[in-house]
Amino acid sequence: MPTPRATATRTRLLDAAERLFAEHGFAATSLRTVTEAADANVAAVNYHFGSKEGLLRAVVERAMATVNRERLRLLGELRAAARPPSAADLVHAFVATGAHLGDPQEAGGADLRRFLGRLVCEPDPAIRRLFGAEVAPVEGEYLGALTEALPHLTPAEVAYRYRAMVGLLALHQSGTLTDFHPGPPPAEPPGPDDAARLTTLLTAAFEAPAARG
Amino acid sequence: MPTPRATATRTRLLDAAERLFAEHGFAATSLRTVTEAADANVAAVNYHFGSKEGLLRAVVERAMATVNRERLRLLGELRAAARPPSAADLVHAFVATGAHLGDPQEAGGADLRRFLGRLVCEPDPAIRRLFGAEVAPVEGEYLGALTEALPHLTPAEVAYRYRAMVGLLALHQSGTLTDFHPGPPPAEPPGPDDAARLTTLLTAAFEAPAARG
DNA sequence: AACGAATTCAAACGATCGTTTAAATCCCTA
DNA sequence: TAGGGATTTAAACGATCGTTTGAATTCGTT
Repeated sequence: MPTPRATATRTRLLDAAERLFAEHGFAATSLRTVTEAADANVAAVNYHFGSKEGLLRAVVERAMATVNRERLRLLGELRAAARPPSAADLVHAFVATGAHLGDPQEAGGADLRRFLGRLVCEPDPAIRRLFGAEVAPVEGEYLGALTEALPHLTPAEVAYRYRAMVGLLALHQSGTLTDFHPGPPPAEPPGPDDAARLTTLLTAAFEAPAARG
Repeated sequence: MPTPRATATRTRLLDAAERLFAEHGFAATSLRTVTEAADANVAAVNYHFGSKEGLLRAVVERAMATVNRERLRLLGELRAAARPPSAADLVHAFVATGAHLGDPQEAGGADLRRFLGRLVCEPDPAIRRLFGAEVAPVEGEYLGALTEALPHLTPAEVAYRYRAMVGLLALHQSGTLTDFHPGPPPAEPPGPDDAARLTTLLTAAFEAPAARG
């Protein structure tokens, strides 16, 4: 049975790992950096999560649980409406969830977004497998809804554009789309809400006619 | 003066590094793995390139020189035509260069594409700085041409969508868009040329009206 | 108060990392 | 053919990595 103090340590480790993985990536973050930031012992990671990869798995599961719940909730709302959801509706629901994750309420909202954004681009097959398993359920739901909303596209075309949406949102979340040139941050703030820009762009991409084979 | 034998070693190191960086990423690839694959000594890297980062820099410069030359050449062709290039023309020139890099002629074409694709997603600020410096010149040219071709968009909007194009092409090159779920490769081959899918998608994205502020 | 499981801790393990050193080898030139 | 810079080599350096160990400590229960 986990003691209250133990779950507190677990949470501190998860928070610190989420932030540091988001900042430096998984491979480049050492366990000692994590445990130092979490004010815990190095061995605590292996005690609570078994290994470094176990820690990553726990961080991923916690993060994805949040976004999966919200995405399915929004999809349920859309489906409850009179007319079936349009591609624009679906894109907005999907993107807004990712772009506004824990917006101002939680302090670590930005960390969570950056972490998930980085996750999509991770090269390591083990990490990709981990991530793929977590997104599978909501992916199926949205793919189905999008295919119905876009009858002029083959399922393969819809799937390709869906993956493009996931990838682009990830780049948006990880800051790759805005902080393209490292160095001093851009003078002008995000402007007319980058999330809206992204939604517009992706909606147009989905509604485009199929590519000529 | 570099001896012929020395430049051969340099080339073998660059080839091996390009392939291994593409496969495992920069941080996760050890110098010993590279030198082993290149049939060279560990110290050869520091002798020829100064450091591991120096090796990366050399790989990036060699790779980007190829794509920059081709992209500027295609842009010159488009500008030599009677009418100014459309957004579709520009997107096609930009994407096709990245998607068909060293297509069948060179054996390492796939490595080069994957390497450049991974590069865009690299988190390390030092790597991003390195990459940013290499793409700057061609970026300016294409941004200017795209802004002229899309008078209904503000330069900031064009820039945002340009970065989306770069990012999406990178995901395409690194296989993130096609090998989304790790494991057995997809049964159906690339279909109607994924590069064409990407070009269609991006052209529609560029031509979309501006997002409502 | 005392037992015992849960949790934390300091310390060390073996492995691997990027880098450096100094000697050995290659190859062109005089 | 002898000399000398260019290149390669084997070996070691210090640092850091993820993980393990076994003892200390905490804390609810009897």
